[in-house]
Amino acid sequence: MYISARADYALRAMLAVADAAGSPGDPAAGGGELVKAASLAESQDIPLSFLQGILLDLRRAGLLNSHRGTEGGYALTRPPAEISVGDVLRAVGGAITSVRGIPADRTGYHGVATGLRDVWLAVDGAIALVVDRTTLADLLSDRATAP
Amino acid sequence: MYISARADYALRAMLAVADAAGSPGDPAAGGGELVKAASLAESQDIPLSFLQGILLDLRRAGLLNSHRGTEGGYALTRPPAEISVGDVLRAVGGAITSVRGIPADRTGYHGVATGLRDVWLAVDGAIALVVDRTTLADLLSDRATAP
DNA sequence: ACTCTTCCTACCAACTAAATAGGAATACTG
DNA sequence: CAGTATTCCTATTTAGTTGGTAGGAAGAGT
Repeated sequence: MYISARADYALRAMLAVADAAGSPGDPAAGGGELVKAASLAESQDIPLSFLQGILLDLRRAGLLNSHRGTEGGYALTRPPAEISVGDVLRAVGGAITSVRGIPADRTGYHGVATGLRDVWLAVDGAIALVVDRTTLADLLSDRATAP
Repeated sequence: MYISARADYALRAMLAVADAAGSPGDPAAGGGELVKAASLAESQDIPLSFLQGILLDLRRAGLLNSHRGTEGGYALTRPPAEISVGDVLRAVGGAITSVRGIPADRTGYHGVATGLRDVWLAVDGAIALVVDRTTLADLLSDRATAP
């Protein structure tokens, strides 16, 4: 599995939003506490203008709300416990398992290689099990217990 | 998980070698029945000169024996049941899970993103479970039962 | 009006993957 | 001992992706 810089940054940004919004105000999160892109970029060492494109993807995927203007910023659309790592990966990346750029379920093999497709589908399923089961809340609490 | 053309071709070539060597002569395989690169390239539609580089990798990884000359060719060093998909992937690819080119176990996160490393390690383990459990023999017999 | 911030588009540079070409080394054949 | 078929290896070209930058247009508050 290859995690691109885009996917890596997206996850770190989402975690930073969840953390910033959750710790001071209400722990249920939901839509308060707007976090500015600039502060996310600084706290996780992400180039600001690159990050803005990523935040846009996350918003279009329905994971973030945004607000412009002087007191603008970003907030999660759902509580961290209801956003999985897989949700974020799919928002920025597309398919999780791909063979030469083709999604695993669209591959076409012939002859002795016919069985390969099932291997990729099994891999895809195994990855999905991990990333869909792990939520942002899980990752934040891991940090609390083992700093 | 991204499967490169190199990895895809390597697997198809290995399957073709296993099949060509196993079907006519002894089903135990092992080292007889040399298969020429040209016939592998044709049966699986792989550019010949590109394939030759891949076969070289597989030989260096100890998965293939090669023989030069008029009656030369390639053969598996072990029976198909003892070669896993993971063996082949690692022979051509290096690490299975990587974050921006860095192997999963060498990633360094800080702050709220600390927990991400464990996610990638879990993914890596899940993938390994699938690809190390599936052997070339499994893939060939799948084909026999579902053509 | 003025300022701040998100939004959006276009672009550049570096890298990697994919494929090609051409030449050595090696082994069998007559 | 030539001659030929084949593996072996390296260098180069080509195309696509990725990571990153720049510059503004649109909206929101003061």
